[in-house]
Amino acid sequence: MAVKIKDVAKKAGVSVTTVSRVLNDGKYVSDELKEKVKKAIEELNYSPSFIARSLVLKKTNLLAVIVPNITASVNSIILSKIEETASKNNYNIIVCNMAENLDKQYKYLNIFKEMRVDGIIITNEKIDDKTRDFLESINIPIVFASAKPSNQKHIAIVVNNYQAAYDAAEYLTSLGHKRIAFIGGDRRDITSGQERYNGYRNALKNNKIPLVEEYVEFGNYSLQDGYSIMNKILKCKKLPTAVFAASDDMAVGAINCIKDNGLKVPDDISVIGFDGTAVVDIVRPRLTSMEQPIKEMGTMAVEMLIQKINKQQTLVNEVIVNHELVVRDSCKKV
Amino acid sequence: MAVKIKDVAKKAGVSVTTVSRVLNDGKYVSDELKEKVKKAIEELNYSPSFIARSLVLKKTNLLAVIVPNITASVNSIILSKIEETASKNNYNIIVCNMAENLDKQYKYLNIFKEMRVDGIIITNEKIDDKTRDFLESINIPIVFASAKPSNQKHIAIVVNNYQAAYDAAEYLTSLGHKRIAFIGGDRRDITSGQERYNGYRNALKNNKIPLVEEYVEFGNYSLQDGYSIMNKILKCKKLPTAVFAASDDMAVGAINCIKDNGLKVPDDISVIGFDGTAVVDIVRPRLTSMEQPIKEMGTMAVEMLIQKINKQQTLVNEVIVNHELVVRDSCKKV
DNA sequence: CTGAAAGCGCTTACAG
DNA sequence: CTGAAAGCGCTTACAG
Repeated sequence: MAVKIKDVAKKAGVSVTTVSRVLNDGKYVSDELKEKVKKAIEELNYSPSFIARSLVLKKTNLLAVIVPNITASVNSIILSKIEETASKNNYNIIVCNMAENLDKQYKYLNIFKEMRVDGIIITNEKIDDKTRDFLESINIPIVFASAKPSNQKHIAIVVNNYQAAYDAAEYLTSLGHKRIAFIGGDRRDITSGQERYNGYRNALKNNKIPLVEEYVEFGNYSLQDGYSIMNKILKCKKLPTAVFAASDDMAVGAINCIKDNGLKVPDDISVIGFDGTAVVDIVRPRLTSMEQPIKEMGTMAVEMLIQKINKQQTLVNEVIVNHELVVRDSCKKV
Repeated sequence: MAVKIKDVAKKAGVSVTTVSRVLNDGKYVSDELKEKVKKAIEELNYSPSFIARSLVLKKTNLLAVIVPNITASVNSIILSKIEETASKNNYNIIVCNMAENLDKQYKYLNIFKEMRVDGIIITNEKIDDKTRDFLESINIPIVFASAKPSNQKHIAIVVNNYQAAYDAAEYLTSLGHKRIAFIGGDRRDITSGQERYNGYRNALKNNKIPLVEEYVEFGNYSLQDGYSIMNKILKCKKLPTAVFAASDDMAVGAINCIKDNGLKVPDDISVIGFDGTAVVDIVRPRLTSMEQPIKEMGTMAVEMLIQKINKQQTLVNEVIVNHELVVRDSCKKV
């Protein structure tokens, strides 16, 4: 790592300026010098320092990403698309797996600021007050993907979670279900927690189906929570005929629990999930799910972030992408 | 982002040197000045530039990670542990999802070098010649986790893949199976491709079971490949009574395929997987698997990398961690 | 087309 | 305990 631009300048018999020029645009350099410089670079195995460059240019080409939990399928999918799109656009990504830890998220945001990252993507929507203040004051471009905390000014790319949940619940009622349980997400999450619940509740209401308190429980989107919540619901004296889970993982947990209790899906209980992750085709029966365009959201998040970095088109504040009911084998008429 | 150390020095009425001191160790500064500086920092909402600091210190506190495919469970688990351990040790991570693309991996390695990352962790073992040369010449500490390419000098943390596969196959023979199919990984992968196959083959040989060519096929560790390969195997005139898949994902794909063809696991065909990822408890029947200590490998990789960065203990060249057969419900006696 | 010099925002001997 | 100055490795007006 010892070789620097000065060394190649010396070796090539030119100035540092000239080396810098061939390293970058290559303009205003004669072919002769260009050759000499290239040869010197080659021989010295020279690799320019990104960080010295960043210091001068005030641009790091770094995008930071905060995900609530990398090991959850929906996050790893969105992350892989973020990385892919960033890479195509010559950006590198730094990852924070906040692991549901709000302090860690706050700490990372401060680090991102110190690192002078060019932009930040957040797929988590749980934020505490100090984080909210921080997000308010920071002047690094930020976009939320598949998340939208309340009271903040940054761009968010989301499905209409209320409507999507409404449509999912309505689908169950259209199959004749009257006893519909709900396995919800984290109530601290505005869109994936609260709005999905509200959609469920209003669909029931508009279909004149009473809300049964025992049928509603909230979890952290994980398979494990889906399982244990389903287990609790199966203890009700009168079993539901359908379950709407606010994530595919929880839906699969519910299915497994139902099976393990000797009941059948969808014969005894229908199950519908939310997200559209890979598990939908993994479980048997295949999971009917209210799907978000996860990959597209990842791609869009990066593209919009880069636009914002480049100061184009800052008018957009929220993008609503389409949700889609994909019917598979886990729901049937009652 | 406009405020810099000079601004807080001016505001506090001290020298830049003093500000730098309170920012770092805080030694050799009177309490009085310390207070003034802290106040100025607070009022200016000053955040020191990591990159200017890195330039001086020749240390970026950045660790780069290359994974073959983030969305594969085994990789997201190891990545989450890498992130967790790095974060605890005050390092940040940059991620490259190589997506099975060797050129992308090479390109990223060059970027990592330009970024002067302090260390690199690679969980992929497919490397081409130019990458091998690059890895040979680079003087950034590198450790391979759950991967070990041939002919390279860097630390690798792996299970004994040969022995683990041998033990898995032997387990099937101990249950009385004579017709054992093998769904292998990528043959370009030394340990997870070739060694697992060799373990399978030799276990059969030592148990006097003939190798049936139709029973052996290789894939990319994904559920989809497991499914399609199993589908091919089910076309054999004489069906196997057991299948050993070189990843849990492929095993689950195989199970689904078997089910979709009207057969039962383990009654008709036993299935054993490899890795020990979350899916083992998700599928029904639960998957018996030859497990690697995935999380521990992620943690160790970071710890050993940091040791190497700090120049301690460079003697270790390879660490073999224990594999473990975890019996669940997907295999039975024949 | 070419290069000397200033500057990016820090840290750290060195001198006091 | 305190600060002036050099230096980290680049880029870019500016002058020629």
